[in-house]
Amino acid sequence: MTHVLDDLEARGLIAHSTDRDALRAALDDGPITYYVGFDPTAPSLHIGNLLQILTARRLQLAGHRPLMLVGGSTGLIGDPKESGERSMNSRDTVAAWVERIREQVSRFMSFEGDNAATMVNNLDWTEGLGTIDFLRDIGKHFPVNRMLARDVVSSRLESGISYTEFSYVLLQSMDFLELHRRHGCVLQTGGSDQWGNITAGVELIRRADGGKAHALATPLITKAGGTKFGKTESGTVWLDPDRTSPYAFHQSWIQAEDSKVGEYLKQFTFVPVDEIDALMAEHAEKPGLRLAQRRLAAEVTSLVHGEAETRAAELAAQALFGRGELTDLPIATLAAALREAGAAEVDEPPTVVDALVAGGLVDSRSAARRAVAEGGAYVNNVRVDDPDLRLQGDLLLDGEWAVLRKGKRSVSGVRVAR
RNA sequence: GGCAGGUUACCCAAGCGGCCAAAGGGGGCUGACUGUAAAUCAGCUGGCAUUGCCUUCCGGGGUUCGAAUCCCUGACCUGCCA
Repeated sequence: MTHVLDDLEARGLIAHSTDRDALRAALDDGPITYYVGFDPTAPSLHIGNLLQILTARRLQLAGHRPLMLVGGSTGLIGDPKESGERSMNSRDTVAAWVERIREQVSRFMSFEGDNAATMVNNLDWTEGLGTIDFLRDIGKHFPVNRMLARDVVSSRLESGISYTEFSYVLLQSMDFLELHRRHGCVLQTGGSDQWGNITAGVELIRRADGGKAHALATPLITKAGGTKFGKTESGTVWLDPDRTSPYAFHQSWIQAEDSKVGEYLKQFTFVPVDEIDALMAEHAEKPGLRLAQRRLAAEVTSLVHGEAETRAAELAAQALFGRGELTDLPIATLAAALREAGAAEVDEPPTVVDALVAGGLVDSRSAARRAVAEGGAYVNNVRVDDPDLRLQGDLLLDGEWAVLRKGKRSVSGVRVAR
């Protein structure tokens, strides 16, 4: 069987790590305890976080013991980011988000057996912590000159950074130290943007306890253009189906670029690397079939939303993007597809402009008019040039449905209630 | 603490009394070409409205027929001097 480190390597999941040989030896020495953390900065995790969860799951499948941390306290502070100071959220808000994120994370891990996952919350060891103890026990190990040299911090020195965010690294490092002491945790994984925080924890464990710990970081996932992956036209791709519908989630993977789809398959699915290589070879011969994108979307959507939702998203895509005539589709199939795609219900026959807004394809009526003027608006797959065309009569399939499309990949619909 | 400069739309960045909803670039969207891919070329990119109106140029106050542009004031940033 492939060593888990080699598998991670083959999947392009290792951007940085501390001493690779020492880490390999530790992993071989017996099951280790490792952790990955998530800060509740939103009510849901997104696909960037998913990569971290899946990486943790890979290690668990290899027999190691995961600690899944949700940052009840670090979420109250905020990790410094390049763009500027974060807005702080109330304690109630963060507490509510912690619960939602715990639930999301839990779904991907196993809580059975010898290496069952454990959910932890750093609020447990920070809540009762006094400032003086914190400064003496933790702060003493952090040279400010080194803290200032970190990229995120130095980039913020000109634009400004609060003491609160500046101190964040101490909290995350303390988490690692606490988990090391409480659970014998010797490895922290995370995104490459967390590298500094993770290695600071490794360093703290060494200084405070003389302990040996490791760090592993996944690369930043990008799109072909080099921009950050995980954003679509409508924003972040969330795991919460109420924020990103399973259909939209599925679509975000379907639309992966050829030059990236192989990487995504390796990083975001459990499909064996050999099988992915074979699939990519096939894809290279017949790219028009988009086999790789379809497989990717099916795999990831199943992981996050389950088989049933995946099937529904596939059927919807097939109906809406199929080459056949819409009128040939059974109305029930079409209705299901449109509901899946986010169709809206309206009382009166709307104009094209109003329908585009209602269906969520544009943000404003101006944008809707623009779309029509640009020749990018379609009703039932027929381009429309009159923004005020009223959707009624023959334009309504089965007397109540209209398929709306903006451009080539954004589809929605409206149902006119009778 | 003193002096000088800065804060413009999603981001960078012009503008320095009317011709400014505001140049240019990036990003995004749309079209052509395609495969719900990439590359390329073109158009669009504050809101409402069938050629007009409304809200914007860090916050507040003022001058003026008229201000992103001038004055006062507050906040923040930058550079130089102490």
